Amino acid sequence: MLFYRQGFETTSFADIAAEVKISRGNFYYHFRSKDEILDAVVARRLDDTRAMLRAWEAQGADPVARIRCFIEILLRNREPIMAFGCPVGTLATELAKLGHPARGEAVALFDLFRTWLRRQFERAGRPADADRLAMHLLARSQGVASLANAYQDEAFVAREVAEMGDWLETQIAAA
Amino acid sequence: MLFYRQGFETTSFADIAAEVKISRGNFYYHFRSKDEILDAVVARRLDDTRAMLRAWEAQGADPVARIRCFIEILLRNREPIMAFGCPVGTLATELAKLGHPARGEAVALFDLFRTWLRRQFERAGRPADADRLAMHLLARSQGVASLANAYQDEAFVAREVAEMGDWLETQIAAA
DNA sequence: GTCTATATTTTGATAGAC
DNA sequence: GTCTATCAAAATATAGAC
Repeated sequence: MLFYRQGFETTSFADIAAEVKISRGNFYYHFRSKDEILDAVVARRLDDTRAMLRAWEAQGADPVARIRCFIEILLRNREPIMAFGCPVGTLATELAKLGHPARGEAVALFDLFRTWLRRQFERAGRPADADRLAMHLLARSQGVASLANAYQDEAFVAREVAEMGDWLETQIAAA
Repeated sequence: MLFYRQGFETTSFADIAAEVKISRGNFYYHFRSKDEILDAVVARRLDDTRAMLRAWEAQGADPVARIRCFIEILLRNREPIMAFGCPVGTLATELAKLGHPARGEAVALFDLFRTWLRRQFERAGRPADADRLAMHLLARSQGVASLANAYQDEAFVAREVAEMGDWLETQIAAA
């Protein structure tokens, strides 16, 4: 999506119209304003993310393997991440700087991962500090995405993903 | 600085003029274009950062204590970070999305910290993987800044800073 | 539903008076 | 050096034909 590649504020109706191949004016038949398009895009992403988390949930019963699914998004999506950063994190920071009302929706996107991860850690035998571990993992992912974008370094991403896997093992072994 | 609070592209000449209290037109006596202002801002930040790293260097001879200075920026600057994110990281990602020519300068800002941290790890007895450790620490900081901005959670920042301190100790003990 | 034409505002940038 | 006035382009948004 264009908002991901260019950022929300920088993406104009002309850009969107060129991509979707309808005229600028026609846009207002479907949406009342540009902000409403943003709302729709974020709502869509919320749905897609919920579906993805459900799919990871359906893959198996092992919470540790599920957490590994999360860690490995960094590898699976490394090309777009190196080019444009993390779609969740970059949107949240942009909307925060804009003071945009939809900022909360972007944070809700983070919350989806946070609560999902927390539940996995609870099941993996760390109920007392599940949220702490979830936030730690989220932060690590954000940091890797940020530097991957800055340095375009694929080896760095692979290395950090491996280290997060090691960290996960020691955390669960401590349970 | 306004570019930090609002982002570069979103900050208009009108915004800058209001802040600096000179007229829009007068700006072109000092700079040829908006991009030239960005260049000046980044160059200034590069200088300031170099000065800060030199100051940390002058504080003492212990490389571990110096690295701790870096980790603790997250605490010292927690208010602006919770409000606007990390000034280095958010600028780098914005310029990457814009495909802006000054993108390299923003990464040079990262490099300042990276090479400085690398040198400290080398002196602390980890010459073989000093760059790996420097990048890891940079990534951790970026991640904490990103989530601090999203959740405005001061306790989270303090907790992660403490964990980074623990990590640092185990790394140096392993030397 | 989709288009063209247009209104309005704002942007980065220029010209010229003082 | 700083200002006002202004330009041209691009932005969001609206009106109305088809």
